[in-house]
Amino acid sequence: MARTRREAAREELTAQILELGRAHLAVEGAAGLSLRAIARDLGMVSSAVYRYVPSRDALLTLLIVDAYDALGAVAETAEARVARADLMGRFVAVAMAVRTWALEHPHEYALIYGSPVPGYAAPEATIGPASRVPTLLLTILAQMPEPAAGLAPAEAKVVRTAIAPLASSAAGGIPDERIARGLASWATLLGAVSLEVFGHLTNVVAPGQRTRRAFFEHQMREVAAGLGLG
Amino acid sequence: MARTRREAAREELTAQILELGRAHLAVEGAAGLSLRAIARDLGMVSSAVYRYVPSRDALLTLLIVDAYDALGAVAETAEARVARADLMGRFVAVAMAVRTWALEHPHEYALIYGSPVPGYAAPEATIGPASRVPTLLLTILAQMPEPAAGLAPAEAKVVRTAIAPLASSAAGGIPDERIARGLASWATLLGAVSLEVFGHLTNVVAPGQRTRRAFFEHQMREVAAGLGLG
DNA sequence: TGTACATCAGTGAACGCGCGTTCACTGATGTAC
DNA sequence: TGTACATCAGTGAACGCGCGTTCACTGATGTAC
Repeated sequence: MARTRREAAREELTAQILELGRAHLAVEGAAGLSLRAIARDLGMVSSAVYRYVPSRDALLTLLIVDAYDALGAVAETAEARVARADLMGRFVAVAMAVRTWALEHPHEYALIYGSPVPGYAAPEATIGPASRVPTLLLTILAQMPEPAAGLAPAEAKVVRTAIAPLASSAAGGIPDERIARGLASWATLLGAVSLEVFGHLTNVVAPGQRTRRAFFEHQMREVAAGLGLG
Repeated sequence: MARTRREAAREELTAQILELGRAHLAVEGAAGLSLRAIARDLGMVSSAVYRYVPSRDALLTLLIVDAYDALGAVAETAEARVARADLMGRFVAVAMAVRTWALEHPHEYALIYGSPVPGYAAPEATIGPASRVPTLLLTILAQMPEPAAGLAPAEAKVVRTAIAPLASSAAGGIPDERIARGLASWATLLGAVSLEVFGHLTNVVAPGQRTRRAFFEHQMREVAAGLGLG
């Protein structure tokens, strides 16, 4: 049963709406995302977009899922190109991919890792896509051979309690301390990317993509070394 | 020459406008900040606030400066309470103060370290207040006795080029490598706080302020140890 | 101390803008017989 | 294959909302003499 004309048109238009949504996001940010503006770009009357998207918030959710998926995809692709045994290389590849994507799509990055959109509660549909990059990093951590150094009992207890949710799901089998360090590395990665994307490196780190990229890579290597990778 | 009635009223009202601005920020975020809403709260007609604040963007700037200053103040106070020789304690005190303030003022935190407000360019007036916390951290770094481990020449060059702006101003005298590590620590600190404030720890780190606070403190101690403090 | 003038706070109306969402409608596309 | 009916896309008008900013105005507060 071939796709009917209507079905094809519907798919096409839904895709266009998403793309226009992304474009508006890139120019005005999440707060400026408007169904009416998208309708205008489409040459439609504003009410027509409601045939495709139930509400503005629903479109926002689609764009969020989309952003997580796009980021997840570039990270996975970059990571897959590195030899399996090169754990540090894999970590750095993920980090570089996240940074590059974020700089190329600052508003989409802001949408997922910046300030939450006020009045908007992320639905469950975002959980899966949101965990693609973290899952990648956990996979690398899981393949580390060396056991971690070991913490004082009091510290170990704090860590165990805190990371229980992770340990009981995605990160089963990885030593607690390593998970904790992995989380800190994730914080460093996102912190460094956010500082750069959100403009906090002015008068701090020299401008110029070459310099900044090399410096970020250096930092990520140090982070990976601190984790015990490579 | 005593303050005239007008001057007193003006000061009072300006303060009230700032406070109401903060309150609206806390409820609706930067995008929802509106001079009309503030005028309503004040029991005034909307045009009246223009006697006190030249525009919405100007108010936003005041609030940004205000947020940086509030954060800077709590960090400085916390840091000042720790013995001067306890470098790790001072670093951790700053980190804890930043986290606590951010959790108590999530929208103000988002305003300064979250997504940039679209269409708004931060004026120079924000530079000074924005550097209070980083300055504090640099002061701690400057007091470290041990020289850093030393990098391979290629890496050292990357670092030197990248951090030239910092090295030539605030951080004069601190070895390059230490500055670089300090920046990474700053990224970890802000990354960890952002993850928590922006809601990315759900299903990752157990909820509950006690647990999260202890875990954050543990992570910051590790970061400080990695820096060579304490 | 009192008066004349200047300054300034707050008013009310208006301009022009954009938004999300609903609803009854028309005409084209698809489907069952 | 053709017709009758059902589905769905897109229209146009409307509701009700909020926003930033300007402007001429009044009346109170401040100042110079």
